[in-house]
Amino acid sequence: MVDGPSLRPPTGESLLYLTDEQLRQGIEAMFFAYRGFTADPDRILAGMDYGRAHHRAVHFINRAPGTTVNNLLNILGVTKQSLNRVLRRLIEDGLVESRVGTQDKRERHLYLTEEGQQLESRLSDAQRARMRAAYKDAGPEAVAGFRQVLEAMMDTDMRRAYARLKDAPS
Amino acid sequence: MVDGPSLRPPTGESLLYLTDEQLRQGIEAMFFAYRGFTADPDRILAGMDYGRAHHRAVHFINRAPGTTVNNLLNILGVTKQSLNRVLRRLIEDGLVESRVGTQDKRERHLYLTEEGQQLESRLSDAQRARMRAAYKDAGPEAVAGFRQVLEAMMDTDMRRAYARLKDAPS
DNA sequence: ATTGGAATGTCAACAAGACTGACTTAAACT
DNA sequence: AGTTTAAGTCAGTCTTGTTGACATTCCAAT
Repeated sequence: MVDGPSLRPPTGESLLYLTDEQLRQGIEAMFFAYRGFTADPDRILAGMDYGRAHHRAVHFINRAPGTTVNNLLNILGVTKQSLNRVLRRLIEDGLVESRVGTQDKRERHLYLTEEGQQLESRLSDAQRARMRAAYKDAGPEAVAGFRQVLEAMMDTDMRRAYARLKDAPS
Repeated sequence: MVDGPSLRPPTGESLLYLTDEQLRQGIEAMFFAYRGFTADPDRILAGMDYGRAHHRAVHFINRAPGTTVNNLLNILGVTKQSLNRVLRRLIEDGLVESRVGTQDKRERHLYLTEEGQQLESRLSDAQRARMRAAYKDAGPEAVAGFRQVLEAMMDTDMRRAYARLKDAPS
């Protein structure tokens, strides 16, 4: 038998939350929670022929109207070929409008159409409802901690992207 | 112009955390954090020819040795056909052993081989390292809140599955 | 004791959505 | 004029999800 964590109890104040067992529970919590997190939008999207990729595109275009394709690419962390397939479909279906840049004509600026905004609303209403319920359940202090840990878990680039969006004009 | 949230400030104590804007930030935090959460294992898996699905299977088989295929199915929330492909591969490669049930011969009980345990260790070491860093950064109270919100975000079935695993013998 | 249904797992085929690599077009920069 | 950058396209691959069809095993009602 090898020394287990139980044989060397946390030194000083409570470091219990850093044991492998606690970390594993956090990992599993993250896994199960993410399933819940995406469940409601997924259900809505399943009906129409869209997937999670379309949701993500629509979300961030709504969040940053006029964003360029390249910008979106960086936020979503996928290849342009992959995004292009999704975007092409959304443009064909009239949910997204792509306008040639005025200053730099190579760029395409992306906007949601009226119909695109409607879909975005349906999706984010559903997602926010679950989030609101969870927040209400857990209370403001838990929410603050939740946000803190999530932010610490991000890659540096993503933390920057997240901060930029957070401070952006609504 | 329609009344926005800014025109009706939170009543009573701070309900700031329930505004649509705050909820949206939580949603985006979840999105970016999940990317970080899976990044390290994904990098390891990319080299060998495995994907996230293999990771999940290996994780939960390690967590509950002797589990049946059906059991695993419920935890992972995919179809048995989808899981089967992943499992077949892991068995062929000698990472997982599938034993016919002694009581009910329809069931297959799943175990990690020595080699399977090694992969599991590599993956969860990487994932735990990031989790540990985030936990350390945020501190014990934040971690408690983090866990609370995640749990509240799960579907009921998943919350049950999660609780069962949490209280299971190590 | 047999049979018919339910549970468990497997095989095959297909689709979404990610990837790489090679290439085009247009505009901007130097 | 030549190079770089932004966007888009075409082709092909891989993972991972899906359905449908099927085999095996168990169990319970006849």
